[in-house]
Amino acid sequence: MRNDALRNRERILAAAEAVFGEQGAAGSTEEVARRAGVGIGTVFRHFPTKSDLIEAALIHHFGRVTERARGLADTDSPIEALRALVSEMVETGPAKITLGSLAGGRDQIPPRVLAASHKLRAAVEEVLRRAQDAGQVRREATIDEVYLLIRGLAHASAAMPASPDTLRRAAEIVLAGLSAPAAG
Amino acid sequence: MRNDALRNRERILAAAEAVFGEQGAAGSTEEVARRAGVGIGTVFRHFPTKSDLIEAALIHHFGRVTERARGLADTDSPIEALRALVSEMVETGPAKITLGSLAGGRDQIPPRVLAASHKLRAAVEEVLRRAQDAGQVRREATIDEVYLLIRGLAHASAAMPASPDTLRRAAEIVLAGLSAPAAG
Amino acid sequence: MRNDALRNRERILAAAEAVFGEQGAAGSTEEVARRAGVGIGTVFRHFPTKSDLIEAALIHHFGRVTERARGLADTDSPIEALRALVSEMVETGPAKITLGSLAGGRDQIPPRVLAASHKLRAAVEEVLRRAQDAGQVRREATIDEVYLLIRGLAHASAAMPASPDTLRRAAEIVLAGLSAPAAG
Amino acid sequence: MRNDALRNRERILAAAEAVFGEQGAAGSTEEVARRAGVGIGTVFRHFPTKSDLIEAALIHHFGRVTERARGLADTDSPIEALRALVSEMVETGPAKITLGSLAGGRDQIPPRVLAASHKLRAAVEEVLRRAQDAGQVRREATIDEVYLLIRGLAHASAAMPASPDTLRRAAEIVLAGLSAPAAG
DNA sequence: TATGAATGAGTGTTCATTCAT
DNA sequence: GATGAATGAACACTCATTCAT
Repeated sequence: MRNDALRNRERILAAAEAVFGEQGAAGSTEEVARRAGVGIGTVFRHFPTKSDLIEAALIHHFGRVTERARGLADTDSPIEALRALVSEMVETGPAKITLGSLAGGRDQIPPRVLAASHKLRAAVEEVLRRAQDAGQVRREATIDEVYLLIRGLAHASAAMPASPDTLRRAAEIVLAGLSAPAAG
Repeated sequence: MRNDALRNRERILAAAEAVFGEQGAAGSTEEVARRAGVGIGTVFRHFPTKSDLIEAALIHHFGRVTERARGLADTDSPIEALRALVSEMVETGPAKITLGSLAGGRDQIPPRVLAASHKLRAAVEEVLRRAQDAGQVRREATIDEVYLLIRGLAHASAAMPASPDTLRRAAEIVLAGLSAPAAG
Repeated sequence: MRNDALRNRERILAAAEAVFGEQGAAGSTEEVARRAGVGIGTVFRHFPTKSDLIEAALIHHFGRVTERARGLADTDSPIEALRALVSEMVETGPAKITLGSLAGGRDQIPPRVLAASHKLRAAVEEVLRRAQDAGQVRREATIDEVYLLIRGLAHASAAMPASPDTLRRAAEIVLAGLSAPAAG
Repeated sequence: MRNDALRNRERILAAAEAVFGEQGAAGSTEEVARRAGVGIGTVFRHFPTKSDLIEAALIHHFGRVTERARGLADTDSPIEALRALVSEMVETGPAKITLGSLAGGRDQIPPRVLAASHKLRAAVEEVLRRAQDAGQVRREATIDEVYLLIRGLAHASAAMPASPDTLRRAAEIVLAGLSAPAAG
């Protein structure tokens, strides 16, 4: 029975990621239950409030991307790793599952989501640092603005879809900006 | 009475920009009415549906930014104009008022909003073109990716506020990427 | 200026008769104003509440039909007069303007409407009495059931339109029932 | 729980029949919920829109009367069956639940309601045919005008209540008109 | 006197959350 | 544990009525 519960939990998380990815926080909990193939009661047994569900979906999503970032940290060419990371983070599935999904920013970002976001950021930072160590990215660049730029591209392409070509060129501008000596 | 009506219309638009800027399309029409200091009926008399209200707020917002962009097109140093434009568009007030506010993106973007967005884009393009003509931005860059990057920064910093310093540095990276020869 | 006011009053009444005739009491006061070509304020100046307006429209309508009934009382063949009266009352314009328009019967029928209805009923009674005097309608028939039958045909054909032929035949059944000796 | 749901469904239908019977389509859904003793959400779970609720109440009502009509078709004296049917249809509870309840009649009558109405009409027709076969109603009479007359009496007596005696006499006139040779 | 903008109570409908089965 | 029916607060929208112009 513990097995069934675990399987349900995962199906619900996957459904939540899909629903909130497509519709943002406006997606309904019943829709999540429907797609997960469980009753609405089951969703609320696993995640007591809708916020809990969104948080869990975010954390789940962040976790997966963090793993991917860690995997890329070991590549031979650090700048290629950075390029791949940016592309993937921007294109990755329901790109809208980001902090923006948390209906509006009026309430503070929940601590556990913040923690997951920080982990991802640290993983990206590692990739960035290696590229700097290899002399492929200038030293003044900090993870702050790099992470912001990546999140920005993901957000923007989710809100108003851009062609893959445009996305690639936007990413190249960022990478070029990172390699060049400071402009300001 | 036409005067009062006009004043009300503007107060409603300003309130809408604030509310939807903070909370996205999830903001309530009653909240808009409250902040505008009018009855709920007055809001609906001026904007028959909530969608109409959001559209009008978007168009209003785009219009203001478009004017600002046009004003910047005449500056002496085109690259400075571009830098200022990026900063302002990213920092400008409730940055969340963008196409992303339109609940989910699944439904088509309304024609009049699209038109306003296109106008803004054209104004930004003009600034970009002058910087290219002055040899301060490389010719291969197109408005597509530049506009995407700007929208992205605005979105991302709205979802999870970044310090002015981080924003400035992110903008510098973009500008550096635009001046340098192609990296890819 | 008194002339203008009078003309407005009549145009409003005519519009009310049309609107409530088509849509019942669910018709809106603004629609009446629009069709009358006056401002909404003018409607409320002449008729302080929507109920007042409906009442006035009903009374107006009843008055016209009453006059017609009185005109028919003098015909040579009283049974023909009765037949004509029934036809006209059933077919007459927006037949739905009847007591049924008064949203639901929960509240009592207003006195002035009742009075107008009684006048109409008396006029019909006169036509009926003459037909009885001429031996064309049996004496036991009273205005109660005759008036009810006429109102019924008007109502029914308004709620779910019937062909003129069906209406004519329904009326003939009533007339035949009135001429024959009692069946019960 | 299926049992409870079914019981609720029926209580809601009964309440709807009462409310819309008294107030027409102007009756409020909340009032229906109150009388049924359930929350407003429960009403909408069973009937997704107010129109659905009105339709269901109409169909329910028509169904009951249809059964009654079929039961009467087997009586020994067909003319008595017809007399009983007319009386009952006219007196039956909230007679205002008829096609007239559908706000205004301007929009089309929904197919399922039409079907239920047709079934009732067919059942009445059967009673009528038997009376004709027994020579108690003249052959030229068709269900069209008979059904119209019955609906009319129901409507009219709902709009402005008539005494049972008046109703009975009105029904007698109709029956007499049906037995007599054509008058026109 | 006429106008139509403003008002706000009321209504249909949705949806997160609870709880009996 | 799982289910889905029930709940009711919240929200978009309407419309009779008022009142400043």
